[in-house]
Amino acid sequence: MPELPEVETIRRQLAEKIVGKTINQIEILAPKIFIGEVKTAIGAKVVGVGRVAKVLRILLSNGNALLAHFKLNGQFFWRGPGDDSPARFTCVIFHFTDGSRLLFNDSRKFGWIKAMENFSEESAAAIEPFCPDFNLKNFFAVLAKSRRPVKLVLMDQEKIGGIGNIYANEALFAARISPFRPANSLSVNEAEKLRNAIVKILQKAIDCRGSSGKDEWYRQLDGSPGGYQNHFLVYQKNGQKCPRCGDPITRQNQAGRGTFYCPACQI
DNA sequence: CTGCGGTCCTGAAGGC
DNA sequence: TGCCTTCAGGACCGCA
Repeated sequence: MPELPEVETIRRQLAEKIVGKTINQIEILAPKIFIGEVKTAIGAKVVGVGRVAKVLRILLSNGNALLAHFKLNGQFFWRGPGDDSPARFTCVIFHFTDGSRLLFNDSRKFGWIKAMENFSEESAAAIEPFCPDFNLKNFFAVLAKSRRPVKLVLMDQEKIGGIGNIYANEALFAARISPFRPANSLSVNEAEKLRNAIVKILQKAIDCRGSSGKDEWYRQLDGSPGGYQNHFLVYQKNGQKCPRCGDPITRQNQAGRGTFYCPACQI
């Protein structure tokens, strides 16, 4: 599922393709996906592509913006002029004046695209990895405020932006912390280990251009899979030996989501 | 504040 | 082979 590294990968690849191009048509094949009015973006030039947490922002020359959320299995695919290669589950097609197209595909239709008028970049409430406010002091303060299991706090987009199920599991394993520990039970030392693990793992995942695990629909802009799934240590590894202590990796349901961890060495 | 269950949606996987 | 059931899951919402 697209989390921070996947959305960041798409952001970088998309910026190379569409900055400077003008949108001349938007084709909507699945109406529920597109929120707002098409005319917000028609005739506008793309001036930048940004990202906040898991949300992509396409900034337009007219002061408006298109925001996109991939949710579970949304995809952006690029088609150059004359490239008619087929795609499945296409919901929205952006046409540019040079004949190139950007496809938004989503088999489950959980994702969305929002056309925003007079878009202003308000400051986000959540702290976010790779932003200056994601320091130990702020991170520890977020954890200290909640008795909920630490994994759920990591994935709470109102508190920390960009972390989903894959990287929450992997970061907690790297920091040797049980996903079920109340967030406020972590020491400063443990919080520091966890913070550092998050930054390190997300950076490595960005370097690998995201994760395309066995159930993952994530693909890069050109349709090719990412590479970080080859570095998973616990995610989708239930039944296999823990690479650290050899005990079996366990899968357990936590708030409706699969939690993968080593009960022996994550304390 | 916290947790729980339901909702959206449909491909994939498992059972018979 | 094929039909039917179950599961997964990010964000959100109502309710206890």
